[in-house]
Amino acid sequence: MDIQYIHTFTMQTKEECRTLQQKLKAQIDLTSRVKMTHIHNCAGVDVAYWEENGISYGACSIVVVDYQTKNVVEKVHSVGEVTVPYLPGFLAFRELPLILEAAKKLQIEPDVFLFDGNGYLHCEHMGVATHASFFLNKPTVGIGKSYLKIKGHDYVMPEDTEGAYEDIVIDGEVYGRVVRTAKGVKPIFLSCGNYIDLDMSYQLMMHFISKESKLPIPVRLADLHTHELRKRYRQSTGK
DNA sequence: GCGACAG
DNA sequence: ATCTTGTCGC
Repeated sequence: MDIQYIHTFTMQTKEECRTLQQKLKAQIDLTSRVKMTHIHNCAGVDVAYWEENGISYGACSIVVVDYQTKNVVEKVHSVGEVTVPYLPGFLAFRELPLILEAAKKLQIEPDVFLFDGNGYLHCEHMGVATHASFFLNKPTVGIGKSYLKIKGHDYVMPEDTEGAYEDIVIDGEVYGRVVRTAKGVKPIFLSCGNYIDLDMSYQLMMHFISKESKLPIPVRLADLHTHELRKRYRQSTGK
């Protein structure tokens, strides 16, 4: 894939990061750029971390899954040192270098990217899924496993049935949706990344829910893949 | 000083 | 995110 990126890698201070977030935030467009019937495949993105000799490393996996058959049609990854620390609200700056490095290796151009992490559901509407869309230039969806509190607002717990959900509305604006993807498990936090609306994001996400996990298949597979990669690289990277 | 904190 | 065994429950 042709990836256009710039500033994300040169951000050093929190102020510079905030400035970039504001600039990109102004360009968010939650209108769907793709029709539901034109979606042929979907990519899942995840990153895993580990430490060796005091140095942090990360492995990113992108797994592309066919929409109809749910078979894996492509799988790429990237591995390397991670120098950016994790700061709540700035996850994108830590994960994007590896994510974009992996995305460049894709032969297929996925119709949509599903991220392990939030998108529009973020204090500045700039979670990793939204941030990434500006460089991938593709629709993205955010899927978080836990809630990052915004302006002190809590979410309403959806009822315990598959597919039940509650929208997360703050100051009259819909930030995202808490979804119970399976009965008897904790809900996930869905939100638009960019170039796609929340209802289509929900349809897409639920389409990829199977009995194996509360996470949609593409994200689940990327999650498993990063764990394999870590097992494979952690010993060999050291001396 | 204390609590909160996507991954 | 990651460090980690067994164990309670459907």
